[in-house]
Amino acid sequence: MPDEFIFWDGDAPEWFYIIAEGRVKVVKHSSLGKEFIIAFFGSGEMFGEVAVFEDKPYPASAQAVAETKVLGIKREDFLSFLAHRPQVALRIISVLGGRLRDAQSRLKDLAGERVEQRLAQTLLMLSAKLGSTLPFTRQEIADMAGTTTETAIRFMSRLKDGGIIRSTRGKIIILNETKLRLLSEGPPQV
Amino acid sequence: MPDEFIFWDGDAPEWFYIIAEGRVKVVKHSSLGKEFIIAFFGSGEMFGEVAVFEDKPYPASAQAVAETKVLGIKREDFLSFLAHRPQVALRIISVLGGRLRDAQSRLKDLAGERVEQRLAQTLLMLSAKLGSTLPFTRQEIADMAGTTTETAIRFMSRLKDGGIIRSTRGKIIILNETKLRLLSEGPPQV
DNA sequence: CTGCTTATATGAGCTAAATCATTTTCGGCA
DNA sequence: TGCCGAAAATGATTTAGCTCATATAAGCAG
Repeated sequence: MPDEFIFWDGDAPEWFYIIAEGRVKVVKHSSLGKEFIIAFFGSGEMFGEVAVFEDKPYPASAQAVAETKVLGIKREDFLSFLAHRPQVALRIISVLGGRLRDAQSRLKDLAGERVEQRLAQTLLMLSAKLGSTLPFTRQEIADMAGTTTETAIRFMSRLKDGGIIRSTRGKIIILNETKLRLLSEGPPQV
Repeated sequence: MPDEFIFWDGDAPEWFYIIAEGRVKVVKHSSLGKEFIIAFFGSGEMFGEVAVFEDKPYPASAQAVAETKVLGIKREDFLSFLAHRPQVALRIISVLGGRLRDAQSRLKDLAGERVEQRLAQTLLMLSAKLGSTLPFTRQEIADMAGTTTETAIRFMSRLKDGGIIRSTRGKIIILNETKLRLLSEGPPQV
C-alpha cells in the first residue's frame, strides 16, 4: 500500500527485496527528523542488500510510494544460493559498484557545490534513470538534493521561466537537458 | 612517493589496486577545484574496484599520502579469477556493501546536519577505523566533512577547550569519545 | 459545484558558515 | 641557533539559503 513501510532503519535484516511492481523510496532521517531520500527504486530492482550481506541492521528505512508488490527473499537462502552462482555474484558486485559510484558523486556535490547545482544534478540523475518526465514533487526533489522545499520551488520556477522545464502538480518534464547540464556544472558566470 | 597520483578521475580502468604499505586518499574535485576526500585507505585495502567492475572511467582520483607501495592487478585477470571463486566474490560484495553504507550515512549527514555535527561524525568515523590517534590536519578533516579549514579549526579549538581532544601539528588525539558522540548526534541543547 | 487538502508560490528577515585578512605557533633544517 | 614554510588561530565582514509567514492554485471527494 502507498506509504507503507517495508522495513525501518535499525530493523534486523531478515529479508532482502526485489520489487515486482510499484515504487519504493529509501530514506534516512536526520537528528531533527528531516527526511533525506537516498534512492528511489522501481520494478526489477533490489534493495535492502547492504544490510543482508553484512548482517547488520538496515541502515535506512524503505517505504512504498505507490501500490507496490515486493518479493522478499530470506537472507540465508539468498546467501547460499549465491555461493554457487559466481555469475550472479559478479552481477551484484556490479550493481553495488554502480550505486557506490552514484553515492560518492552525490557526496562530492553535497559537500562542494551550491544548491542550484545540486538541484540541477538531482534532476539530471533522475532523468538519466527515468526519462524526461519525472514523477516527483518539489518537496521530494528537495529531500534528494538536501535542501528545503521553498528553495527547490524557487529554483524550479526559474527553470520554468527559462524554458528548461515544464511542470504540472507532482510532475516535472525536462525540456532542455543541455541547459540543465550547464547549470549543474559551472558557476553561471565568471 | 608522497603526493604521487596513482590514477586520475576520468582515466580508463585498467587496474585495480591493493595497498601493500602506506596510505592512499581518494578525492574528487568540485567545479571550482575544491577538494573533497571520499576516503582514506591503508594496508590491505583495495581501491579502484568500482571502475573495474563496471568498466567505466575511474570516478575519482587516487593519491598516495606517504611512502606507499601498491599492488596492481589487471582488470581481466581479476574478473576471471573471481568468476570461479564465489567465496572471494561474496567477500567483495560485503566490502562494497560496507562502503555503500558509509557513503549513504555520510550523504544524510552532509544533507541534513550542521557542520558541527558533520565534523564530529567525521572524527568518529575516522577513530572507528584508525583508533583514537588521527594523523590528519584540520584541512584534511575539513575536506572530508565538506567544510572550510577555518571552520574546522574553530571547531577543533572548542573541542580542545572542552577537553574532548588533544592535538599536535597534523595529529588529533581523541580523549573523550562519549562527549564527541553526543555532539555528533543532537543539538547541544533544547 | 463546493469544500478541503496538498502542492506551489512569494516575500521578508535572520543566521550559520563562507570568505577575506592578519597573526601566531610549530617543526624541520641550513 | 635562527630561519622558513606550513599549520593553526582569530577577527571582521558578507552572503547563500534557511525559516517563518502568508497567499494562490490545483486536484479530488462528496
